[in-house]
Amino acid sequence: MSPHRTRRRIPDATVSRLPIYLQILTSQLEAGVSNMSSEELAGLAGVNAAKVRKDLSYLGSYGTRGVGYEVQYLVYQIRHELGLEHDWHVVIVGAGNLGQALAGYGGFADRGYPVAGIVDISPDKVDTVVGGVRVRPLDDLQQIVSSKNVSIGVIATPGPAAQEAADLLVRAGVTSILNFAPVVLTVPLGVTVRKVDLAVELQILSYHEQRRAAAVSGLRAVSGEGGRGASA
Amino acid sequence: MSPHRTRRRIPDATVSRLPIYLQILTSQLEAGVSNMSSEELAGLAGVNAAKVRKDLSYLGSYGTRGVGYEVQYLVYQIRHELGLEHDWHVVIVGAGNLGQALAGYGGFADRGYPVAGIVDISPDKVDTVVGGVRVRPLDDLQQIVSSKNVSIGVIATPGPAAQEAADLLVRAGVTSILNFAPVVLTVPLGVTVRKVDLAVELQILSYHEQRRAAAVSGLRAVSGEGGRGASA
DNA sequence: CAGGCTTTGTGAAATCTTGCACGAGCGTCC
DNA sequence: GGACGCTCGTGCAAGATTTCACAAAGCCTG
Repeated sequence: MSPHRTRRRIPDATVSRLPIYLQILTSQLEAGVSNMSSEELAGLAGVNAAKVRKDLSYLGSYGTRGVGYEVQYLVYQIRHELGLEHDWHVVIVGAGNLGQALAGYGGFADRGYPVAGIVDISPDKVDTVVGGVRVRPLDDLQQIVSSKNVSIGVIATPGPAAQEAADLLVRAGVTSILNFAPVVLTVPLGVTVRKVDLAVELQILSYHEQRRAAAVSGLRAVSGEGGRGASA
Repeated sequence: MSPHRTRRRIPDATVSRLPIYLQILTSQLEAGVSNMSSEELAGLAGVNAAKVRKDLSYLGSYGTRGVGYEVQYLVYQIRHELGLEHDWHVVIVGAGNLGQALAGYGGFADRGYPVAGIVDISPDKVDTVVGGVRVRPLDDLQQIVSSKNVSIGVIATPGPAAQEAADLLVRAGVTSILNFAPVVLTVPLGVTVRKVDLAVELQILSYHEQRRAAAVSGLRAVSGEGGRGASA
């Protein structure tokens, strides 16, 4: 009935790597590369080649043995799988420091996530313009979401206001939330939340730093590295 | 010799949750809560109680059976484990939109990561002041790192400049990097990199959105949720 | 001070993820 | 058109993480 079968579920770990492959493939495509092996892609992504092949195999068998993958086609397939064939409007809640930076940051619209609106609770912020978008009152949230068919909300409020923002977003019909506030959100089943927390990232780095320091001033030799980093 | 043994290695997955527990415990402490069970903490963190207990058990046996954990002591222990007993100076590379937002964002200094300096390659940016810090030329990087004993670098440059920024940071002696640029960095062994990529996060959200859409317009019933979100 | 109630700490099972190893398929070159 | 070399796709083992389930331990009550 539909042109594409409902695919096998793709593991979370793979889903989180697909955007990285996509980014690399896209830039290679622009550089004129038309074909890549799993080995090459793996090198640029900083992962194991077998992992690349297994990841890509969840999309289907789009490689050619003895040759590799056609970059353009792979880009198309990954974009399809990630649902990037059309833009996704986002609405930003919170026009403080971070909200302004996000709105002003080209990275949203450029990458297929145009800012449908930005709202703030404070009358001081309302009607100021950031990144070419006028800040609107919180009450307009529902209207923005409905009219532009927004399904992704970005929370850029202070921590204490984040849960309320999430509730409002959910009530307005948003089903995916990107949360920059340092709090754990509670949302109904069926709503996906991802959290980006600067403090968490820094603290994870401190942990490794502290561990290195302990290792030096003490016993054990340093060997591998924890973290997620790519290494030469 | 040292007051604390070199501890058993803590699993990465646990390390990445400790900051979240810490954040919750700290806020509970401020709210006057002096004792918590794994169940309560798990509820607030949006995870399984057994996971909380196992995570905490890597720090040592700091709970009391039948009672729970003493919040204050646990906060102390987690902070100790994460190396948060002293501040960690950070240096920011790139004073564009994002770099400025980061420098202006109180969240750094407030949370024990004072900005030792911010550098930019462009003469236009140099000597402007953002977030109370004067932007300095790239050449000052080494000096900033050495004099303030900086071990954490933040890359807030455009993608194409990020690898070069990383190389400079490493050369200057930085051993942990928080990378906001949408590229995979290559660094020597012994340097930890963590990446925060807006586009990746959004694309993962799109994937789930797209999947929901496919499910509705098609066959399978929706059941659990992927993602990393907490649910009510 | 014994019994009951609660909650930790942790083996062991279940699940998810990674990496290896190798057969199978494709292009190329005699 | 057969042999060769390369690279994919994938079964399987190893490793990491999560979850279960329960004994051990602490508090409280009578």
